[in-house]
Amino acid sequence: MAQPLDTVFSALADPTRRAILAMLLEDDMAVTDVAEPFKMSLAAISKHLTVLAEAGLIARERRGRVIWCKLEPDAMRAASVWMQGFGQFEPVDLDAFERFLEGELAEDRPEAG
Amino acid sequence: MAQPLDTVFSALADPTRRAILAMLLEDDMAVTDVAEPFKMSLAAISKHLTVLAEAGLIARERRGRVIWCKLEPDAMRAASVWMQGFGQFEPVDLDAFERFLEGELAEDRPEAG
DNA sequence: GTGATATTCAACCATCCGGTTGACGATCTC
DNA sequence: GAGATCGTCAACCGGATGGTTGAATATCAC
Repeated sequence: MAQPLDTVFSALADPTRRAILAMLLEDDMAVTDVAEPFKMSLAAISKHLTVLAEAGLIARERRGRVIWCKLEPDAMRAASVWMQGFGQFEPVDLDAFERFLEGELAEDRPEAG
Repeated sequence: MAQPLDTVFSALADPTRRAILAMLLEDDMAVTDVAEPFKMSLAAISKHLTVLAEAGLIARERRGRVIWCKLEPDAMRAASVWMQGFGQFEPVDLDAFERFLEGELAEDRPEAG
């Protein structure tokens, strides 16, 4: 598992991690706040964040005792390009994307559903 | 692992499977022919094809004793839309994509490199 | 310095994943 | 029907993955 596409796609394959990315789309967050909506332990979320960081999908920056996580959407570009090579997909419908995100969040964060 | 994005992204996370998809981009192929360029056993390739089929990324059709595999690029659309929601990526550069594919194939199919 | 907060580390566990091999079922050829 | 070919199935193996808990580290507040 060395090639960049491997790590990016495999990071995206987990619904918890996709939910985290969706949360970070709205704003940078501290690790504790990222973990709050999920049922699993903080340590588990910390591991997920490590996976996302190693894929380049997020950056973590320590400020005081808080570690801030922010999205690095550029890491998705190569993967996106790869996929688009397989079909000329229509331009993105952002409304559909938002509905989609809500669905993902609802499935993955029981408090919201 | 039930949500469609899970299966699609995790199918795409393996370089062998991405190489297979790239091969199928050129033409439909029999399982044996798909397996030919790889170093691993036919059974392993058969498993990879099952993963791709369960993700909806390919379809398999038996004709005589040969099973033909063909790309189903529509299965990538939801994943592509999801990713594009994270950044307004530039329109796809197909030349770059082809170079990319060649790189992937070279890395994954030693005979070609 | 003490104590609370934020995050990771380490060890552990169950399950999944990607590969192997050998046997099997199906189909074609003769 | 006999034998070869196509592909999958089943059992197995080692290593990765996703979760847990408890201890450790680092920082803040007092």
